[in-house]
Amino acid sequence: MNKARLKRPRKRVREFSREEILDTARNLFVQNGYESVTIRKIASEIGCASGTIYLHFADKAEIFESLCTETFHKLTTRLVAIAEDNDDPVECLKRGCRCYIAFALEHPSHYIVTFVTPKSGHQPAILQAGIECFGNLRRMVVRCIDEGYLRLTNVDEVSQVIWTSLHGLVSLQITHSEFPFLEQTRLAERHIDVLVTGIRRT
Amino acid sequence: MNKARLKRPRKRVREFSREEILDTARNLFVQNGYESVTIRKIASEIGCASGTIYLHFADKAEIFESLCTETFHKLTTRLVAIAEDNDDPVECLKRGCRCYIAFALEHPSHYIVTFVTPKSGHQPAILQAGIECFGNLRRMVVRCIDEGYLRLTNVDEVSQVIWTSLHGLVSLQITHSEFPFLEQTRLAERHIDVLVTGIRRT
Amino acid sequence: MNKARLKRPRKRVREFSREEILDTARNLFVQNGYESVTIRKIASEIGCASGTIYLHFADKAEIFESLCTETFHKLTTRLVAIAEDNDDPVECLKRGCRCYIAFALEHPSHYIVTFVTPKSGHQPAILQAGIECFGNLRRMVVRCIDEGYLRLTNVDEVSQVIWTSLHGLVSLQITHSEFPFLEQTRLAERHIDVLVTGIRRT
Amino acid sequence: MNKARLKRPRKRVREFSREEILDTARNLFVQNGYESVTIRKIASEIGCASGTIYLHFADKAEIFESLCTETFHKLTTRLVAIAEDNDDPVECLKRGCRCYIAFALEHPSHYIVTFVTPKSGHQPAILQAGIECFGNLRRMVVRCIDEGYLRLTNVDEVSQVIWTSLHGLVSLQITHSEFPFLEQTRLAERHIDVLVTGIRRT
DNA sequence: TATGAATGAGTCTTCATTCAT
DNA sequence: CATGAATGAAGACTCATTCAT
Repeated sequence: MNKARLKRPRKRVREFSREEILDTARNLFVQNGYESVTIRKIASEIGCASGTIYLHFADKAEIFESLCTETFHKLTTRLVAIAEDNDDPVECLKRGCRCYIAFALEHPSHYIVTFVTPKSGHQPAILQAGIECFGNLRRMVVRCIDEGYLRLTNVDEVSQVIWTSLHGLVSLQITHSEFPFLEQTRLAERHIDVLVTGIRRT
Repeated sequence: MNKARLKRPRKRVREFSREEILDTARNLFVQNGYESVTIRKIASEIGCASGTIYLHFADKAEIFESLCTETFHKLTTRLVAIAEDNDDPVECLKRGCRCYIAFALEHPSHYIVTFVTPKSGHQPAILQAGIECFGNLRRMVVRCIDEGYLRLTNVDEVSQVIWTSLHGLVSLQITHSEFPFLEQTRLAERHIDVLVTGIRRT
Repeated sequence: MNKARLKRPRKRVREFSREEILDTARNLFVQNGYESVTIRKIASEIGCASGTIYLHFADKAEIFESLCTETFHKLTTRLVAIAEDNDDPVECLKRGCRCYIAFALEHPSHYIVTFVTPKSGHQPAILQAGIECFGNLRRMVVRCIDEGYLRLTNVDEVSQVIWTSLHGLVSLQITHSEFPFLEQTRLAERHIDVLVTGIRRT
Repeated sequence: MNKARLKRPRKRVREFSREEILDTARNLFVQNGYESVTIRKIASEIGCASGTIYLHFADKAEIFESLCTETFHKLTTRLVAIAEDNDDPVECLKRGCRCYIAFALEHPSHYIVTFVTPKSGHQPAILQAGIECFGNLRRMVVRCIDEGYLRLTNVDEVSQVIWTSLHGLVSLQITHSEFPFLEQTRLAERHIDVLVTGIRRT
């Protein structure tokens, strides 16, 4: 009654898609971290009103979660193809590692948002997607163990060592490009070589 | 006239030192992360007024940066001690790795801010501290190679593989604690075991 | 060029009438109160777009005011019917009281807005409707006095006592439903009983 | 880190007391209703920053609740004195009614905020205070019934009829001062007369 | 006439920082 | 040097209203 909104003028800019918001948000999360990114920053970066964001996402967390699941799915797709191949198990695992590294370095923003950006309280859905993705690496390890190629026989030990190790390699290369890293392919191959040598039966 | 206001007496409790503030802030940052710690929480934890903090530090960032530099200095000190020990070089390297891991997991916020958080806004002093710390790991590798313990002979290859690998281990554990990681010590020991086995001469 | 956007086809569902909107809005206002009802809720309840509402009403206030006038018109109609009935005058007055109470409790939001809510912003039409409604109660009192049924003979005294009393009953029940009031019909009947006994000739 | 607040200039106005906020808030609630009053309006009315309000109250609801309990306590104090008097029970009840009316008309803002302003979901504390206050009226009725003065014997029926009736009288006089009410004392006395006559044994 | 995405002021609330005492 | 009330920008989110289609 006493709160009739002023009729203010509108300058409708254009339409904004979910994809556009995700792309912008991803970059901001990578550059500033989850906490420091605000809905307003995303909106002003895109050039829309902050309310517009809420037409596409329920809240800030949902944006982040969309980015994560999207990334996991992409990576999972690639890893599944390798995990299901009937190649030599150890070769398969090596290819899985290369694939993981390549994916991260080809999609640095996706990777950083999903695996590096700290955000307390991940949703179960994301955790699930992550575990599924990790599960493909794990399956490769299972085959190696089952077929007797490894000196280590605990699947989780081996797969967690490999995953965390690969993660360290790519995340530092992405976030600390100022560091004098060796040439990328050479470092990656050596990294995989050390890991595989470290787990393999001699 | 009608609003003669009691001038409340401000009771000075006692003096508060820079160190005291840092001690309290360190714990809070470790437990809650940078964004979640507020000046008021620090102040109330200490038992002083929030204004008091500003008598010792220009702002919140300065407190945090002090902690980072200080903490990395400690890590460097620890690594130096290990690096200069005349123990068996490989054993020395293992101890270096354990030390790195332990340090990171004991100071997760500091670790994350220094190595993971986007560089924007970092004081050069902090970056320098990080590099210096890598340098100590590298020295340990040098000794291993010099004394012929490794199958690999390129210092940078080996030290970058080790550093990135350790980084992956600790950073994932810190930022993705929701993931079902194996018990921490066991995973760390296996990680080091794999790395050392992977680089060592057989 | 690179952003050729699909022009989404807007599918016109059907036509929506002013009446249809009022019907839906009435229920929502009754159930939730003025402030809690949003244009979007009305629209989604009807199944139209929120913009559609504005083709029929200038704003939210206009919808509500339409409902108030409309509803008070109904009350007046009901009271007029009772006032013009040739029943026993005291019985007539009782029926008028019951009608007033029933109306208020069936349209709590409208009642509250018209009689309780601060007048700021009220359309004169609504105030007028309220007064007209009081007038009908007064006419019933007039008949009681004229035909000698009451111990009191001042029309305004009696009608103001009755009106304010009834108002108190219904407004408290509406705004303070958390209070442990007796069962509504019983309390209403007793209320009317006390009033009538209090004014009637013994 | 990247979110250091701008150091902006401050113009400290003065100190603001809890009382001052309550007084301002009470007026605003009376004029605009609970929902339409915002923390910002209160603050700007007082001349302080909106954050200042939060130094004294946890939120808007707490302000409202403070106003209510304050009023109930004042009224309770007065009613207790009368309820404990050993006067003739019916006379006592009449004095209780006069007291209630007088209180409301002497403190219209207090009364309106507490009894009229609609706010969904009253806190138990308020309900309790209200019941205690109502309880004093009720005690007066109990005495009348116990000593055989009334034709009605259900305590709650009688006391709820009286309370709601008195409430109607005062709330309409306060909120609808434009209505041509009879002279206040005369109307009040007649109101009480009708009620007491209506409940009394003949 | 209907659509529904976009707008942007407005809401509550938090919190780094200042400053009179 | 300490206090702590006050500041006010900023955050997430809501919603009445507009307008291109």
